[in-house]
Amino acid sequence: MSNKKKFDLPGKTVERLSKYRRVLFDRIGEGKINIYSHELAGMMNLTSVQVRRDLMLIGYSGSQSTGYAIKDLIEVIGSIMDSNEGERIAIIGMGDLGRSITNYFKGKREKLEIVASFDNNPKKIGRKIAGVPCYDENEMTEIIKNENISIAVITVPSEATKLVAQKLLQTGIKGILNFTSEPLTVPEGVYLEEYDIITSLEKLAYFVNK
Amino acid sequence: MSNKKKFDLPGKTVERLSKYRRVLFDRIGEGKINIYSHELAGMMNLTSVQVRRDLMLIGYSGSQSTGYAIKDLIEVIGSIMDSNEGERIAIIGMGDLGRSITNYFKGKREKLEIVASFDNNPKKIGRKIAGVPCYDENEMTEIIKNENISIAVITVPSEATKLVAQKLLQTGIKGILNFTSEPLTVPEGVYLEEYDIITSLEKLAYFVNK
DNA sequence: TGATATTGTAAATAAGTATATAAAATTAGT
DNA sequence: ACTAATTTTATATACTTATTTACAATATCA
Repeated sequence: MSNKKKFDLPGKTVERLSKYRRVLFDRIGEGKINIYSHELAGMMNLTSVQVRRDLMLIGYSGSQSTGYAIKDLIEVIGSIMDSNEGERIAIIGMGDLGRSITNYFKGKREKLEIVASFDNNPKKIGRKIAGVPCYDENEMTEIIKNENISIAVITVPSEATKLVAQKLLQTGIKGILNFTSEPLTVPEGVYLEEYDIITSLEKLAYFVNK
Repeated sequence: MSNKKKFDLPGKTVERLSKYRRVLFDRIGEGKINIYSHELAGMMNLTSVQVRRDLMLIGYSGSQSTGYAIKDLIEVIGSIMDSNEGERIAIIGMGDLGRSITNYFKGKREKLEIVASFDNNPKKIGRKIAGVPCYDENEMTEIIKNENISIAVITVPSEATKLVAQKLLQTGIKGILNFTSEPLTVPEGVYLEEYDIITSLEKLAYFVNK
């Protein structure tokens, strides 16, 4: 019943594996069977060494003549990235951003599913938005537990973040993706990822002006 | 007329400076004058050394007794992060995501302004969406030049990315923030930042299951 | 005056990427 | 059929970027 990963991969490698898999899938659509490291690299703005190194880390080998077997490689990446049962995801705050994420994500990954959303707007509660049922924020604790949700995406206004996060942590949530500008702190064992569009744009502006 | 930065800061430091500034601004709202490195660190889930090191890199000094002068520090960060004229930003693809980014960003930063958006949907073209004029995608080249836009945010469907990027690069755009799953390649001198929600969620799922 | 709290920074460690090179397979030339 | 050149994977080594640890210097307070 244990689901421990066989590999302890660097974060950046995990990110690239996620992208390799999708790029490779497109490639299959084009009828290709094999791919060389430099081809994959070219499609992703990387060096071929980077690609080979990543694949080395997951213990996948290619051939000097034909490169890597695409279908096979996709499966190997899947065996590392996907858990057996998959993860169930909730969107906290079904505004523009929550909706666009949900729509965008829908059906993209087999083992990851957005199964619930929460909001405090009575007009949204009880309806389905972007194909996902929207519940009252106050019911969060029980529903997350009952629905066996392990990952939450926070897309509420920044002021509400701290409170929402606190509630989430009480449910025993395992991963949080925070899209607000309010930095969060989570206890050991909970995995946190933060993305802030203002930071991204300011960083761009800084480097654009160097 | 040159606008070269005095400092060559690491990317991660730039990201944190962006966040420091906003956290500090909130802090002023609470009537505080000074702040210690460990306080700032605590608000951002960092160590105090990290904070002091960042401030050291920008040459800002505090006092052992009172810590850092908030207002002063905000200004120093501004002098490093903001260019004199500021940057003008365009959103390419005014769908849910483009709209939510625009709404969220509006008025948040003085020196960064979203001044135009582009779409191919006739219902959107010619209107203002989220307070920003929406133009025909075909007019992109001239408008970006005329409006003196230096940064573009790509929020079109993934299939359209490559073409849009190509057009953008022809305008001489200086920075691109790509939100699609389609990896981009840009020439030397153009600064590229990419964020992909699928990757983020897959990464979370991976680490949640370790 | 001695203990404590803080900044400032050097040095060590860790994470991530790129360079260098070996080994294997293929291709081209003779 | 043999050999040399080429292409590719695999991986060790070096380098670069980022974070943490260690500690010196200074100010404050009991």
